[in-house]
Amino acid sequence: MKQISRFSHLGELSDKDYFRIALSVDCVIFGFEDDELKVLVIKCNIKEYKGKWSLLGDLVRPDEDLEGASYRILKERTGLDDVYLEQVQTFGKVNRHPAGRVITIANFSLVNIKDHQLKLSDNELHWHPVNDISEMAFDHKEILSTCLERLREKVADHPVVFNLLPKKFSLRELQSLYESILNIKLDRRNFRKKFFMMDWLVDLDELEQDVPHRPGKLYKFNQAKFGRKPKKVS
Amino acid sequence: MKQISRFSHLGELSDKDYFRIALSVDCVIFGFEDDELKVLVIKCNIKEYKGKWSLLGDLVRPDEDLEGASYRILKERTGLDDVYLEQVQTFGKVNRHPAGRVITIANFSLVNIKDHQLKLSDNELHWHPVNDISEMAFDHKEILSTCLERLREKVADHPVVFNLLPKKFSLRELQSLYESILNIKLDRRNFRKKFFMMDWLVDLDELEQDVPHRPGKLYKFNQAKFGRKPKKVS
DNA sequence: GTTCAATTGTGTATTTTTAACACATTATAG
DNA sequence: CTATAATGTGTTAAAAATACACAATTGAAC
Repeated sequence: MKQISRFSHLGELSDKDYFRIALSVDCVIFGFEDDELKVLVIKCNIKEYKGKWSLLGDLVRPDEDLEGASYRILKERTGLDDVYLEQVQTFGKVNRHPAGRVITIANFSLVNIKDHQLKLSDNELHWHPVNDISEMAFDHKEILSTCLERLREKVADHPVVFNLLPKKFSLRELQSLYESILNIKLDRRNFRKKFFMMDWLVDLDELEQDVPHRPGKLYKFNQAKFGRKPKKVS
Repeated sequence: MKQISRFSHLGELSDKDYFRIALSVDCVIFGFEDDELKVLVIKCNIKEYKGKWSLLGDLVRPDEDLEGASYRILKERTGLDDVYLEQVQTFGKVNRHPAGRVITIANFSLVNIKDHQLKLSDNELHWHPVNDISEMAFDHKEILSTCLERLREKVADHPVVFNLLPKKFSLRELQSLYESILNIKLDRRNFRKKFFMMDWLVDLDELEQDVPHRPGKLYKFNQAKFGRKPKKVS
C-alpha cells in the first residue's frame, strides 16, 4: 500500500502503526413478533463475555464497502437479501474490544420475521425482546440503545416500519408496532386518521383470518407513493 | 496484537489482511461570518486533487478515541479547545482515497469565528462560504453535504447554533444565522416570538454598538436552562 | 341460537401550533 | 432636520394534534 501522503502529521509514528486498527460492522437487526420489538442476537463465544448476547457483526474486508459488509452479514445470518439498512454511528473507544483496537460501524436493519422464518436451530441466534435485554457483550448494549433511539426518530416521519411487517397487515398490527417501538400508548382513532391522511396505506379489501374477534381489514404499504418500483410510462 | 477471536468467519483471509484499512476522522468545521455560513477548508496537496479544497482531517492514532482524534485536529488547526463536536457518518467506499483503503468518520463542529480569530496566514486554511463551494478533494463534497443536512436537522430543535455566535448577539444575527443554515427566509416577528417562548435567550439589557441604524438589544444564550455549568447549591 | 368477550370502525369538539401580516419607533448619516 | 435603515411589537386565520364514546362485527362458550 502506498504512503498516505495527505496526512502530513504522521510525526514519529510510521504508517504501519496506523494500520493497527481493525474495522468491523455491527448490525442491530430489528424484528417484530408477538406484539414486541425484537433484536437478533447471538451468544458470544469469546472468553471475556462468555454467554452474553452480542450483536451480529464481522470485520470489514479490505475490498468491500461498509454497506457491502453489512449486507454480507445480513445475508449470512438471516438469508435475507433485500432488507432495510441504515448506518447509525461508529463506536471507537480504545478499549471497547478486549482483543485489540477494533472500531465498529453500527447499523440497524429492519426485517420481517414472519415472512422469512430463520433457521435459528443449529446456531445460537435468538430473537430477543428489545425492552428486556439485560446485559450484552462489548459495548453492544450502548450500540443497541443508540440504534433504537435512531429508529424512534426515524419512524416519526419516514415510512420504514413496513419493513418489519408482512406484506398484508391490519391497522391493529401497525399501531401495535409503533407502540412497541416508541414504548407509548397511542390513541386508536387519531392513529388511523393520521395514516389515512398521509396516504401511506392501500386498502386491500380483505379481512384478517383466524382472529378470535371481529377481524380487521388488511392493508399494504403504498409503495407507489414513495417512488420505489416506479412505473415506466413507456 | 492478539487474534480477534470473536470473528469466526475469517476464512481464507488472515488477520493481517484486516489491518490493511486505515482510519481517519474529518471535521466539517462550521463558522458564521458576514451573514454567511462558512466552512473551514485547506488546500489539498496530494497530486490527485492538487489545489482542491479539502476538509480538515487526520488519521486516527491507535491509542486515541474517535472523539479524541477530532478534538486533536480542532486544537491543532484552530487552537480551539472547547468546541461543539458531533459525529455524523462514516464514509468507507473502497476507492474513496487514492492512496489506499481509508475509512473516515465525519464530524461537524461549530466554532465562533469572531471571538477566536484564527491564524490563517502561513498555511492554506480558509473560511469558505458553504453555499458556493464548487469542487472538493476526495468525497469531501458529499461529506460536507451530509454534515450540513445533519446540522439543519439539529438546529430545528436543539440549541446548538449559539456555538457559532459571539457571547453577545442580537436577534438579527441569530435570525440571519438560521436563515443561512436553512437557506430560507424567516418571518421576523414569528422568529422572535418563538425564541422568547422557548426561553433560550437571556436579555442582557445592552444595545448593539457601531451599527448604522437603530441598534438592537443584545442577548446571550440561556445556558442555565440546559443544565450546562450547573450551579452547585452548597 | 343466544349471550358474552374482544376488537373493529367511525366523527366532533378543543387545544395547540404555525403562519401570515403592518406600522410606529429609534438610532445614524448626511 | 430629514432620510434611511433597521428594531420592536400583536392579532387573526389556518393547520395540526389531542381528547374522547358508542355502535357493529366476529368467534367462542354455553
